[in-house]
Amino acid sequence: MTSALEQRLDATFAALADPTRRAILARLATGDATVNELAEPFALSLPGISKHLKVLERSGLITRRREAQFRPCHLEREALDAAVDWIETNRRLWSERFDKLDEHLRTVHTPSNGDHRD
Amino acid sequence: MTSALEQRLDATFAALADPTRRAILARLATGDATVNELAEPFALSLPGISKHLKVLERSGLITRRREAQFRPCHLEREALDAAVDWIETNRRLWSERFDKLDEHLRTVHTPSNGDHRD
DNA sequence: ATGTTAGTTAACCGTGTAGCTAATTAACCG
DNA sequence: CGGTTAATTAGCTACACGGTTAACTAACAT
Repeated sequence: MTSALEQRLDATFAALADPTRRAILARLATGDATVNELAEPFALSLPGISKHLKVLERSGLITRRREAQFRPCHLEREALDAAVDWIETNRRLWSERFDKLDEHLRTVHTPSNGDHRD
Repeated sequence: MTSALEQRLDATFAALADPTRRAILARLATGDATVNELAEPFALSLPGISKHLKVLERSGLITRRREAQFRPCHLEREALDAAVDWIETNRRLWSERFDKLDEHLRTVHTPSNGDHRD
């Protein structure tokens, strides 16, 4: 067992299971940022941030490139897909028995402007 | 901060970050099950399963009731909502940045049944 | 060449997880 | 009552995580 897909899910969910990392991702959603920029709002030591970034990088949720002295971090949206797939699949499985969730999800899922369908 | 909401997310994502626990949840989606029933397919000791169930219970993803000698496990779908909310919200945030195509699609306002993809 | 800035690696601590076996509680059944 | 079944707690090992400080590498600036 423990397929590559499973391991990817492990890493992704584990990466999301920390408030600092989720905040980093949210911040990164507004644009690439350097390690120091990321560290500033979190009252964490730089090595602490560095570790979190390594976890995020290993999970594939972010990538880093070299730019002079800086190591800008970049969000990788696709890494989230497997996690969403798993949740959606399972949610649907058991929401067949409790149908109202679906409606709620669609409300959450719907932008002000219309439907957003992949 | 580390609000209660954040902690709930921590626990939920952490609970999902293990293949055994995901398999347990998937199995539970087909109906309530006792600890022994859950343990059987996993080649894990009973105490091992018990620990996983405790993690799942603490995260709110399952509840357990007492029924004679048995402790049937029951899936709690609502516990997943916060996690889905977070992912969907953030995914939208950064897909707005990187997916010009996405914006275009939204403007087009797809005339579907309103159901999910696939 | 020296220093400054950006970031990582090393070493360590405490805690939580993941697993085991062995012992224990709880409920049913003779 | 004693025995069996269901499941947890206790006690152990091992490892990974989140955090620290201190030391290091890498690139730029004088």
